[in-house]
Amino acid sequence: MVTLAEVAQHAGVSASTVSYVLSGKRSISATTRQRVEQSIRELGYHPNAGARALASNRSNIIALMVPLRTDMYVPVMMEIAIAVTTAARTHGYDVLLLTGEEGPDAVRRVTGSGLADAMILMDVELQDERLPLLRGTDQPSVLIGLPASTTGLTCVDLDFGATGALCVEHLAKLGHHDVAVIGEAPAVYERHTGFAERTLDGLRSRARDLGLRVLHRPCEGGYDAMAVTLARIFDERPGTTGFVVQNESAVEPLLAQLRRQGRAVPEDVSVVAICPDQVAVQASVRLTSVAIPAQEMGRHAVERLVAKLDGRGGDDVVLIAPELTVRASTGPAPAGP
Amino acid sequence: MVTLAEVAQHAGVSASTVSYVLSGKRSISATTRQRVEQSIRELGYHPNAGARALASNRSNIIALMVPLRTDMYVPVMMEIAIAVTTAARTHGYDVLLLTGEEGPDAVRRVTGSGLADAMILMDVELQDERLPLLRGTDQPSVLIGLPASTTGLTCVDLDFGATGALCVEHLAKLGHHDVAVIGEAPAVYERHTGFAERTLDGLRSRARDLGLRVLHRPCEGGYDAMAVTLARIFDERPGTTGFVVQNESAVEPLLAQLRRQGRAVPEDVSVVAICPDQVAVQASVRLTSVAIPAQEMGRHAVERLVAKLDGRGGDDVVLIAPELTVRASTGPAPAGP
DNA sequence: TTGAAAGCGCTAACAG
DNA sequence: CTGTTAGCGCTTTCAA
Repeated sequence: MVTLAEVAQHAGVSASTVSYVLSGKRSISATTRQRVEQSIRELGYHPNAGARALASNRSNIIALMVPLRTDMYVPVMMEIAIAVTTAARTHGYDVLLLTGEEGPDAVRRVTGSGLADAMILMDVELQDERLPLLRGTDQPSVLIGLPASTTGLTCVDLDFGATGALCVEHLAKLGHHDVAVIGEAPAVYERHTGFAERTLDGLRSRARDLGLRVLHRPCEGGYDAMAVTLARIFDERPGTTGFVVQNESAVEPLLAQLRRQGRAVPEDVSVVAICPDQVAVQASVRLTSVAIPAQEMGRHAVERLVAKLDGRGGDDVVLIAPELTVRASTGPAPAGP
Repeated sequence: MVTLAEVAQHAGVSASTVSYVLSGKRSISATTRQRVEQSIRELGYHPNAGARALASNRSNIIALMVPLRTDMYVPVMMEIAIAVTTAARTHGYDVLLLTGEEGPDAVRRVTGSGLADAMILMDVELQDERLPLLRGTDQPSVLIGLPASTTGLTCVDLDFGATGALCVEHLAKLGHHDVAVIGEAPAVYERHTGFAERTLDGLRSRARDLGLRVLHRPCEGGYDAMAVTLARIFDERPGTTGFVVQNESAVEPLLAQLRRQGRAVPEDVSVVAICPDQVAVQASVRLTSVAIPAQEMGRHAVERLVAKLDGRGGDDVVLIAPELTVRASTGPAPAGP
């Protein structure tokens, strides 16, 4: 194993000079720098991570805590994880993967051991048990998601309130009056993750302004559950012509069921989905949708975190503005009966 | 920050004693051990990861390299990643997430810096450019997937050859004679990942033994591509009654297209899928399938790696035996015309 | 069964 | 602009 000292000797300079060439923390003459860099290349030197962490009190590692649960739409998680990793690398950080399994203990372990310099938490609940720990430490952290209280915390999330509003606005503009919202599985609401509720609040409040009627039904994914849900919706509101779906595993069942009932999309009913673009594009009808900006969320989280690590910027909440893409699943409301 | 020295002082013992209590590498009297453990708890001591890594030359970190690409079925990747992380924790290891983006450089960086003690590579290609590096280092590694040559390497994968055979056997037993295989997108074959070819080889060879005819068509996912593919299949082999699908994004389009053509599943045609259980269960027809054992693959990979780190066990190839679950998409072949 | 002490490889004062 | 040096917190001989 090649050490810094060996590089120094090979280049005919002191260890500290090599160190400073590497860190750029003090100016080095061009010739010295070149000799050192040359030696580094020739010897194939890689700084030892442990030694560096010990001496500098910095591991250059960001911990990322992903949910263990698999009932949320996984590709989004993965996309965020990859975006975080990629973004972190551009700032010189590596990413340590933690599962939610260990819960608060993982936070204690990582902060206590100096394994990571900072952490990003996904799948945050309204009253998340990890939050007190985060507030009580000086280790920077960023949440992806919004807990009940954000004081003393930095959060990044899609603006789900605006998302709901955007969906209903689009339907209103097309002349729809009766809108049904097909939501996440009841378990998601019970877990108090908040985003589903925020969507609904935003949607309802804008619907009120615009004079639309809204019916909301949570829904397990799958074809059977959807049949039941849809029957209840049309039973209660026969005049429903607009749908907002926020549940990836309900998207295809909804389209199938509508087809079976002889309701054409978008001629008879319009459907707006809140889902990753990939799902919207690959569905049997290309869906008008608001995308979950996974990449952007991951990137933002890292940017905020790095800012904190560099002593710039403090706590705040970044809500990403939703964007609605019109595709083939929405159209003018059919003429009234 | 609490250090080992402080714990030692608090417990009235030497630093080395505390260290040995932690590592268990030499026997400690019960009373001493208890005093030390008590102090550790009282002070809330966590060993410093960097110092430990420096002194012991072990980071207790396993690097996991995931593909950056998103055209493979992502949930499987995620499930493997989570399985790896969970399994690693039970052995005292944390997991560092690397994306394929950096390619061989990441391998160099991680092995060179001692950031990780070992690594797991996913999405291995037949002629993977990272393999020479792995062979040339003494750092243990495990591949998930099978390259062209496995000498000097440890690999874990589903036995795709047996998987193909199993699918065609199932169809043969039900009396089907003409089988169509709907494969991955052409890009997957071109990338030379091997698993698709291995499936096909196993399937074809068993089909030959059993006297079945096989027609193979790669297929981009999606409804339009499937319409074309299916038309060509029935054009060429009108008597096709059995399907094997190995492409998650083709599953639902296939079922939809068959429905549209008035072919009932499983009365007129049978469908066997090679896909995660979740996909098989959530499809519009519950699919008879061979599952991708993501959890098992992740767990196996970690077990192998830990064995190598502990000096037990060497290089070998672990092929996980496929299991076929019969659901609602396969049945007896219809009587001949 | 325990202690003392020498590093592990690097960073960051401090000194020139 | 560069060198000297004192640790960072832990593991592990060596010695008792």
